[in-house]
Amino acid sequence: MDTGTDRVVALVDMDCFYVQVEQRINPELKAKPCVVAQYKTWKGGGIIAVSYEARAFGVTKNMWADDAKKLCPDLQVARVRESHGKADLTCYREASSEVLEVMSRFAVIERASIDEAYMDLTASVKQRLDILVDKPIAIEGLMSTFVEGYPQASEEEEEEEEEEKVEDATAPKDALRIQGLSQWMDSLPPTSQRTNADLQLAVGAVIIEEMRAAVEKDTGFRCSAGISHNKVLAKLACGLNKPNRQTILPLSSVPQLFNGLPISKIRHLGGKLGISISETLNVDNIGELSKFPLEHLVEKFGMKTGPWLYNLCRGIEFEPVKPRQLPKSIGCSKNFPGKTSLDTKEKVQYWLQQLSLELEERLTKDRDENGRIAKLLTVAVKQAGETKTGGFSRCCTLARYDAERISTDSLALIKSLNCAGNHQQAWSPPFTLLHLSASKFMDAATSLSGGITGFLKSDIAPTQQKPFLSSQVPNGSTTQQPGKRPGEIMSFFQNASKRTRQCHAEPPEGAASTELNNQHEKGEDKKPGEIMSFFQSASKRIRQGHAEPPEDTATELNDQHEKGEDKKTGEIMSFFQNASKRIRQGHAERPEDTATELNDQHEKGEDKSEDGEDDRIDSHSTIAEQVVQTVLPLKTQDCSPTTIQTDGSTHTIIPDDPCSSATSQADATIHTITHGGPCASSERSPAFTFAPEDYIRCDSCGQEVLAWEMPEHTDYHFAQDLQTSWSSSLPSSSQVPANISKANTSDGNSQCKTVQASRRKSATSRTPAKMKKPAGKGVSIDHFFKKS
DNA sequence: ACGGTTATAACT
DNA sequence: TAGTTATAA
Repeated sequence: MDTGTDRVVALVDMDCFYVQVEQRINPELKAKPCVVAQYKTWKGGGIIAVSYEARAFGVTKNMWADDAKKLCPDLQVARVRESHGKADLTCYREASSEVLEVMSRFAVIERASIDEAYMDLTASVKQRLDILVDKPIAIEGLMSTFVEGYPQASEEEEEEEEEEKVEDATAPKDALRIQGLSQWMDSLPPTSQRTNADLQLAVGAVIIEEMRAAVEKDTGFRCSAGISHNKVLAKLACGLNKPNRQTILPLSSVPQLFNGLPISKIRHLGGKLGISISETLNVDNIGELSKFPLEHLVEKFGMKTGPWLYNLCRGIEFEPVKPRQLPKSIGCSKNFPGKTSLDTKEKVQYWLQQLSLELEERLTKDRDENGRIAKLLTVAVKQAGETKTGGFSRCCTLARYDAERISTDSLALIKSLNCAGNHQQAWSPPFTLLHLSASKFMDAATSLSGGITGFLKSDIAPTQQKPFLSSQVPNGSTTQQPGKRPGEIMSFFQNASKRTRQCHAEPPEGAASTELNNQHEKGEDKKPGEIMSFFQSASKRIRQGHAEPPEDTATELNDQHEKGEDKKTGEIMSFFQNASKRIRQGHAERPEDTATELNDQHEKGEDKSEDGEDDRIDSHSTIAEQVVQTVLPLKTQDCSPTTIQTDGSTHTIIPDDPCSSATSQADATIHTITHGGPCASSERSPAFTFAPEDYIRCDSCGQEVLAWEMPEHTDYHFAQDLQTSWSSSLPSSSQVPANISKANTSDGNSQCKTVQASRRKSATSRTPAKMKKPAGKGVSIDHFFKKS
């Protein structure tokens, strides 16, 4: 029978992690009763971590700091930092990364939470046994290790165990530890018996001792650990001797331990399932579960849980340690309890903006550090009076890392929840929770090459393009994906360049004539080399390990552009090769072509949801966007909104929004020349008319664009997106956004337009947040393309 | 008014 | 399938 003892699995848990982080920042707090609390106004703030000294006073997590002070008057209270008006856990996440980094030197790890990680030590143990040859395992290598179930009480001692134990405190505890450890080690076979389960646990424990020592040395943080054959046992073991200790749990000690261990102590059984088990089977501890036949458990708890329980109560479990150091989603949320609930649209918008700002910051950092891009945005809310778990959530494609965009998309996703109606200032029922999160990460390089493939495709068959639907989220595997072969990337550039050249070669007569076109023509012909220079500067930054650029990114780019007139593509290639290498290493997975898949989906046709309302938003994700987001973690000056005239109505234009009906100069160009075209408003009188077959729908913004203008149009998306990636938008100062979307309507298919409209408006109040811009004339992307 | 997050199984 | 909800930590 498979008892799953072939693996060595450890769970490492940082001791009161947040407290340790605060103590490292402020050493005054060390060795004192100390808690970390967030917020202050309500009862002194809620406690989220408690030092062991404070626990001795009965202070616990989820207690109000004011109440804790009553139990422990000398309690030190560290506060969670706040930014964007909410608790900000950044420093704990960073500390967590430090720790995981160290742990990864010893084995593959699975990040279980901010302060916990599982490790599969099986391979490391085998390796160590090779080194160990025939030498015995030294007890000195296990100085903080307990062995659960040891020392084993002898027959005679069993009666008196009560009296003996209660006597002293700490000193004898270690004596007992050593006694148990020695006893167990004496029973181990020689290290030549490499496959012995307990021997492997012992070696695993030695490795974990070393690992924990390294963590403390390199980060200053202490932790506890459990070492056993599976995740459940490791987790259980970890909790047996905290803090700053580790515990081996041999399978042979499981029956004793489980006999009398409440079901709720087992991972996954701490909640309703655990209760339902004890009620259904009328049992109290896990050990008792072993009395039930498999069939019975399956009947009661299903095909998945039944067998799991059957094995589990025998100490057997097979859940693998998933190799994953990074979180699979990045999110932020804030509660608005009781009277603080959000009861006006302005409050909702304001807080969505705050959350969006944090999300953008974190996503951008994540992209820079981890080379991946989230593709799905989820917004969740809870309304006053709702049950604990009850909530509402909707999602859409996360097209760009842009706080403003995230914010407006989020609002669009939830605005149907406002019973007061969209035009009212009131919001009811009020929200008691807002949550934003980004997930479905795609590897940056894959995203890039996938986009390129799509780009190529559109190169060949530019018609037939349908707007990118929000529901069509790229289906990346949950982890990273391998990069494309450089050859493909190369061919992309060759094709793209060729096409760019061609298009600029002969624009049809009379097709372009506006101010915007003029302006465009003023600039030199865009050569592929110029686009390349963007990639070069970007790739350089990436190779350098870039953070934020100092500031004068624009200048830098210009310089580079000017002198790098004709750089070879070789350098660009090396960037992409680098990128794909980074991807490939460490992550093996999935071979299929995302772009193809996406295109297939396109062709499959429209939104499949047809019933009633659909809050989803068109994404308009472009290849260029993906490229930009992948390669350019840069920020630069923002652009001033521009204003153009379109048949009498004045539009304020957000320069970085290719979705707006009138956006950049490029878009404006299109706007003008497509007067009377398929996508022009019916009330406008055509200035030029072209046959319907002259138009292609822009995959990015959905507009019908004249075929020969498409390359330019695409380039402009690209350019705008570059800018978007540099400027990071949103006023952090503006208390209440002036950008209330009044444009809205209930007409079903104008969801995207509504969003656009509100975004357009909001640009008016847009102020430079992270990057100041010179007052007056904005620096448009053209700036980079032109020699001034 | 038990916060802010993250993960995963179940459900639809 | 993909998206939403429930549950757990």
